Amino acid sequence: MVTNMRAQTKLREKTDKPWNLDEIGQFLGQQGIRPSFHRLKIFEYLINERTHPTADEIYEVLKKEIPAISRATVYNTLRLFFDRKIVQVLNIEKNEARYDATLTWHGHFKCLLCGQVYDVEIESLELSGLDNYQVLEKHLDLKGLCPSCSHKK
Amino acid sequence: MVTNMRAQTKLREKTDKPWNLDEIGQFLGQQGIRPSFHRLKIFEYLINERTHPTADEIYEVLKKEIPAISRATVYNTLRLFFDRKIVQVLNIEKNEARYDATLTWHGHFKCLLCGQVYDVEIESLELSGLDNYQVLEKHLDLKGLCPSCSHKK
DNA sequence: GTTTAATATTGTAATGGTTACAAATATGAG
DNA sequence: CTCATATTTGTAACCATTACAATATTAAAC
Ligand SMILES: [Mn+2]
Ligand SMILES: [Mn+2]
Ligand SMILES: [Zn+2]
Ligand SMILES: [Zn+2]
Repeated sequence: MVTNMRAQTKLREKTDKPWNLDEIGQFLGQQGIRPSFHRLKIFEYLINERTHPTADEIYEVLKKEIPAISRATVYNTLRLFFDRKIVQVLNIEKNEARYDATLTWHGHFKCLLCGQVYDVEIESLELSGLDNYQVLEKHLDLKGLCPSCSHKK
Repeated sequence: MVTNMRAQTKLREKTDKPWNLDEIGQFLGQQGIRPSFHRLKIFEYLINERTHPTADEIYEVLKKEIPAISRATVYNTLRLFFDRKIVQVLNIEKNEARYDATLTWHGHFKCLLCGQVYDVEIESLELSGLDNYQVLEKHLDLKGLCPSCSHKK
C-alpha cells in the first residue's frame, strides 16, 4: 500500500489543488514510467485540466509551449499511460478517443452541440447475468444537450 | 399509440420468434421508411440474429444471398435506421461501430479475446448531477473476458 | 404504357484519426 | 567518454467510414 502519494485520481472537487511537476514525476516513477519532460506535461494536462481531451487537443495545446513536440509522441505517451493503467480511454464518439486521468468509477455526458464532456456521478448500478464474466473495463456514456446548450436551443 | 404492431425490440428471450419479412416491411413502413429489399434484409439480420454486427459483417453475410449488394448501401441503410431511431449504434470499440435493433435499455459486454458482444441486463442505475441536462442516449459498455474465454485462459 | 420526377443503389475516391516504422536524439550506467 | 537503451520525431500506411456523382429502380402523372 502506497502512503506518501498524492491523493489518487478521484473526481474533481472544488478544493482540489493542481498537481505540480514534482508530484507528477514522483507518481510516474512509482508506476514504472520514466518521467520525461513530454510525459510530465501530458500527464499534467490530463490531471489538472480534466477536460477529457483528444490526443490532438493535447498536441495543439502543448505545441505552444513545446514547439518541437510531435503528434506521434502524444499518441505514444497516451497509449503508454493506458497500458500502464493510469488513464482511461473514452470512446463516447466513434471518431475520437478521449483521455481521462480520473480512474474512480464515474460516467460521462457528451453534449452533442458544444462537444464538451462532463463527468457524471453514479450513485448506484446493479447488473445481472454477469456470473463468470471477468469485467476489466466499465463505461457509462450519455449524450444529449448540456444545460447551456439546452437553453440556447 | 400503435397497436397492431409486432412487439417492439425488447431483449431477446428464449420464446422469441424471428420476425418475417412481412412484419419487417410493415414495421419499416410505419416508421416512414420505404421497405426496399435491401432494407428488409438488413433489418431482418439485425432483429433476428442480434449479434451486434458491424456494417462489414452485415455486408459479408448478405453478399452471399445478394451478390450485387454494395457496402455503401449497408452503411447508408444503417445510418438511415439510426436517424429514424430504429437501431442504436454501439461504440464500445473506437475502431468499429456495431448496430443493435434492440432499443430497450440494456448494457453490453465485449469479450476482449473472442470479440463477441453480449447483452447485459441493468437492474438499476442512479445518476446525480444531471439536472437540466437533456439525455438523448445512454450506453453502458463493459469489456473483459467472457466465461468460455476466461476458462481457456 | 410512356414520360417524368423522386428515391435507392452502386463503385470509387476522399477523409481523418490512429498506428507503424525507421531514423535521429537523448539518457544513464560503467 | 562510450555504448547500450529508451525516447522522440516525421512521414507513410492503415482502415473504417463518408462523400459524391453516375446508374438503376420505383411510383406518380399523364
Ligand atoms: Mn471523467
Ligand atoms: Mn444489445
Ligand atoms: Zn453544450
Ligand atoms: Zn470470449
